[in-house]
Amino acid sequence: MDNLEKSRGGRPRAFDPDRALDAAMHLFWEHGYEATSLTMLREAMGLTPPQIYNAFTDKETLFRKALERYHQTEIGFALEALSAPVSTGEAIRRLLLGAAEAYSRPGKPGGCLFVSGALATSPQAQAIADELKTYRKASEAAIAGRLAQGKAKGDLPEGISVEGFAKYLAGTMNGMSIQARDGASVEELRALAETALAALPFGRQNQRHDSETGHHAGPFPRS
Amino acid sequence: MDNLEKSRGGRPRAFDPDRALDAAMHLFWEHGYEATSLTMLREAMGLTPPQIYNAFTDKETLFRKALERYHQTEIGFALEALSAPVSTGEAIRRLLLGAAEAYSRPGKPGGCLFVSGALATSPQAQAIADELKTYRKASEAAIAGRLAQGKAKGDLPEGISVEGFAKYLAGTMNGMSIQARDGASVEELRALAETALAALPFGRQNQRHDSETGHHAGPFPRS
DNA sequence: AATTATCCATATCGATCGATACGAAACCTG
DNA sequence: CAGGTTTCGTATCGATCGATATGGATAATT
Repeated sequence: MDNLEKSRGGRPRAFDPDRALDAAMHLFWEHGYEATSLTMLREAMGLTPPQIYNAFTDKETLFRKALERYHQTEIGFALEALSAPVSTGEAIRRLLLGAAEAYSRPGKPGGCLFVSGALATSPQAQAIADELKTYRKASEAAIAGRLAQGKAKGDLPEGISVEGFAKYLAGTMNGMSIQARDGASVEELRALAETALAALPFGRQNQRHDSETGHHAGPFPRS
Repeated sequence: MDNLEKSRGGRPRAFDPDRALDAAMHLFWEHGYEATSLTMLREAMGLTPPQIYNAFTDKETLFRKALERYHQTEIGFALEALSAPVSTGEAIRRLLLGAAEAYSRPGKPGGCLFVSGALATSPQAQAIADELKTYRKASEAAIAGRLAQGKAKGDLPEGISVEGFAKYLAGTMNGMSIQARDGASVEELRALAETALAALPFGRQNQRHDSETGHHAGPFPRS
């Protein structure tokens, strides 16, 4: 059984499934779904193939559980930013700056698992690619939801496209993920985020918190 | 020999290497380097394995030649935009709008091969991932070069970071590539590009050409 | 026509892929 | 302790991976 609940009799597991899943998640994050082999997983998780398959069914299920774990443990900043009781501009600002930090954490693979986990796949892994696309679309929808909420409250100018800005912001975060994978530092990603925020026709009056970030409030990077 | 020059005697090739390379390029574009198998290449190129290896050495060399071909045949808009005798703002505008079109061409895989060709790879393909990163860095450097040129001509405000804006623009294009892979239409990508342009503290006076694009000149998407 | 060089088609290579069969070992229940 | 259940470790499965050996076929060269 792949049941991870309390045992109903039988030999107990000799390993911690959560630790093993964590190791698998980081490996998938670094190398993507298909390029991560069972041999690599075996070594990183410290398990034998039957242990992996007994606990996680198969590679695809393991990856899906790794996605859930990533969502829960690595990108809490997103929901946090979008649900914070602040202005829309400040919420978006926290979202992008949170991404800058999350995509460049020391000791972690660069970028976002939802982007680099399976961008281009073989036909056999199309379902995985679709799953990640769904995660990305959900992120964009969450941003759109927050913008729509701000628009309803008069936080945004009338006549602007919520979907258009959501796509721009989601695209910016995706771009930050690529730049992070190419080695961009957290400072560079923050500068990128600040520049991106300058495109928004709202929230500029909320750009303070210099004391929090230790950086200038202006949207334009200075030499 | 993998020589593609004139034969020095011997049986002539029964296929067109350029057509075969084109088929391989589109396959790599769609599925990425590692997920594209020899079987898929064989079918798409209409060749037998020995034909492929005789003409292109091995899979890695074939991919590198596909990258060169992609650079030459699919993204000429970039160099064209950056070298056009126009203002810096207009050049950047042409760059982003060109990307919107190139990343969503009907009948072509979505996005940019330099982004989706090998974002996350196995350790064995690290050299390929590095090669693509080099291409992306070169694109960013080309943008930075154009911005520096504009700065020298007084086309840009003083005191801004050329590298910072180059990273923002390269990141925006990378993000557009992801959005294109997720099915964004050319109109949506154009809107994203226009929004991104609004972050720039220069070139806004050059936003005309409505008659060319058939769209509004304003940077903000409207509902 | 003879020689030389290259390419073609068939068949298949060793390595690695994801996944499993098998029987012994370890725990819970009665 | 006996029975039932689950996981353990070892060995290995068939399929697919990228790549090639071999020998006949087709051209330019001499």
